[in-house]
Amino acid sequence: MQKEQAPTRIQVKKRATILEAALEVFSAQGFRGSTLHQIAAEAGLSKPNVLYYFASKEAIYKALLERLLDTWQDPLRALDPDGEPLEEILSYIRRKLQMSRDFPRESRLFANEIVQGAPRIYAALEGELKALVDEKAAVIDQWCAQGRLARVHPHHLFFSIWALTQHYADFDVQVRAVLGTQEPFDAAPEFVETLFRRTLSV
Amino acid sequence: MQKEQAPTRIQVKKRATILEAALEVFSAQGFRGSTLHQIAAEAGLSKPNVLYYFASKEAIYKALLERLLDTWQDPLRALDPDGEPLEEILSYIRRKLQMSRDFPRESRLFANEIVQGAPRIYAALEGELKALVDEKAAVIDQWCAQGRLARVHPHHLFFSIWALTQHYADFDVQVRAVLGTQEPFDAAPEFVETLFRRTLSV
DNA sequence: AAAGAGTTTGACCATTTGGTCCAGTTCACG
DNA sequence: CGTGAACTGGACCAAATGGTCAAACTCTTT
Repeated sequence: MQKEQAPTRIQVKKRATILEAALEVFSAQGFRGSTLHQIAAEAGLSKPNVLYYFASKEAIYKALLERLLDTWQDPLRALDPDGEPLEEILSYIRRKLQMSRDFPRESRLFANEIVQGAPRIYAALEGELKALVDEKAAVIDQWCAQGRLARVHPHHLFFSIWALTQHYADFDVQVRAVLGTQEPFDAAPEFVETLFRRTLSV
Repeated sequence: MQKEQAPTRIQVKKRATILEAALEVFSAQGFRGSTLHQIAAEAGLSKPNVLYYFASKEAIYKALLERLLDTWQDPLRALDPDGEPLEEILSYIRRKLQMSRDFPRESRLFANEIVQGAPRIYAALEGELKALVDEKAAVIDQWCAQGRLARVHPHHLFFSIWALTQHYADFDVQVRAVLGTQEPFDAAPEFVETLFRRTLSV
């Protein structure tokens, strides 16, 4: 594969196929638990062919993580300091919950990585993510100070939002096992919204 | 190793040593990501010696899971139908949060297992756990009906408690990365308690 | 102190793993 | 259509993995 040239049609398509297969496999078993063989099989390619498009198992994983990290932070970036406080936060929560429903594999990929100590993503957490959260936490703090929101620790508020919304993706099996036949996302949105409304209303 | 005889002193001690080492390793890397070599090294034993006390890697993992599942459900079992509703739930939450602080490895062991689809523990979730949760959910429902608690979906209430409290153990690296120098457990108890107090107070 | 049970480990094994090589095939383009 | 670049996959490799075995060592009991 060349270095600086524009990628060919095939390269674009095959790399996407591989990343999709890798998401499927890595999100279900974590980095160490996944094998190139599984990824190749899932992608419908031979193992050497996969390694023709990516330098190594690690390179696939990192490419995935990188590509998704940004997307994952989008909802928080959209939190508008000039909007109506409670509505802004609730709409952030709604977006996060939707992502848990629509992209559970992505959520689980991160969950696996972080539960296992975030060995390959720690820098981004401490850098990018912390910066973004600090910025938005300041906004929340101001809203609280202005009496437009009940007083809360803004960082822990974010933790609670992440915990609650991602729980439905990351612990999906458990949620379903406990609920029985009930669909998790039938009641989840209303419950989560009510919880945070009560917590944040002045 | 004999089958029905009482275990010897050495057996008791070594099996405990191995389970402790296995908890350290499995909780950090999940089942597939962990190796017998790592567990043996952590336990300070040779690999064949580890396999003298447990039939296989899988047997160690299952023994661990089994031993811990019970402990993990204890706080919920302690929820008293005859107690004061809000106080009962808050004290359940406090206990869960303490477990996240004092036994993060145990929490991560379950997190790993469940994120990866709970292949070796699903029966217990659907059986034991569901039964216990259903029982306690009925209690909550009654409390709500009696107007002694704000109306909430009891199952989702439990999910939110698990999500929030276990987040501090399972996502510890991320929480610390985002908080910077702040200790997570300095503010967490008050935040969590406030959140649920506001959610559940009539 | 002798004997049998219980314990320990070095050497070994088959399989799986991430990764390489190279000969062959397909594709884009002048 | 021809040619060089891009692509593909069977055979291969060294290391790691879960697990076995038998010989040796230690402990308890009589």
